[in-house]
Amino acid sequence: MTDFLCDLASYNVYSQACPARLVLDRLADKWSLLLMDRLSQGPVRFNQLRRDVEGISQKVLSQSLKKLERDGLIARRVFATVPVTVEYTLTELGATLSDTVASLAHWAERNIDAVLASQRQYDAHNA
Amino acid sequence: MTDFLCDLASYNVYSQACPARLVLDRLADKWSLLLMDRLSQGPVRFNQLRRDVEGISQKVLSQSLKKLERDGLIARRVFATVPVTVEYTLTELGATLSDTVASLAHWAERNIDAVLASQRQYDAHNA
DNA sequence: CGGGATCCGTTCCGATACTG
DNA sequence: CAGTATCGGAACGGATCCCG
Repeated sequence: MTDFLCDLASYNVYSQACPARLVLDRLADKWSLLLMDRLSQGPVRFNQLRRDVEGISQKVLSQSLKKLERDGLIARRVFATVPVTVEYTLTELGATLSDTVASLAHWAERNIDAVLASQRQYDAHNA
Repeated sequence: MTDFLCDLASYNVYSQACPARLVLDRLADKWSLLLMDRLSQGPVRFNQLRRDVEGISQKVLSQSLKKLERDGLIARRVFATVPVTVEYTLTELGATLSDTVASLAHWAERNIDAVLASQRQYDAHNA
């Protein structure tokens, strides 16, 4: 068995200093993967993104986009229209990630039934 | 462009009712993916897991394992030794997920430098 | 060893109001 | 349109104590 998360000689497996964990910690929040997937379909503007990704608030969307931009995964472009237009797109780096995100989403689609069934069984057993 | 997250006819893209989002919301936390990856290397006991995955507290580890078990991704086996021994393993379902988790981790390893560089540039620009 | 129960600070997040 | 600022409640998470 190989260790996928941190095979570098200078780091302990799953140690907090492991660089891979830094990235995972960033991506593993409620919205990042969802936003990445939405942007993988093409450029989107702020309010459109807000409408598309149901349940995200304006504040959290703004914060999340800023983090993803800081990580170099998405790009923010401002057009000097009136009123101003802002467009978000995946960067090249972000595009390389979106394939993996998509496969995670695919897994979720394929196995949602099994997961829900397991939850029901678990809840029934632990009445 | 296809929509990977929720292509079912009866659900809106990225809607809160989309089953894929239910799964993603569950996996997208600080520890689940990390625990899944660690367990993909073989059975582990509670305290070993706690030591391996640096930074997780006993309480959060316990809660996280319970959720993953409820979702049918991991199995918990108790051995009537003294003191008691508890072993966690991936289920078959969980094993099918670990490949995707691993590819996400691989991406993180490959691109950590690019991400960190982007962060530095972003921070420098927004002094 | 493998947790559960409790207390408590911090952080998150939604709602609201305001701005260029 | 695309945000920022502020406030208050809720949820998270760590530390500690306890138990079979």
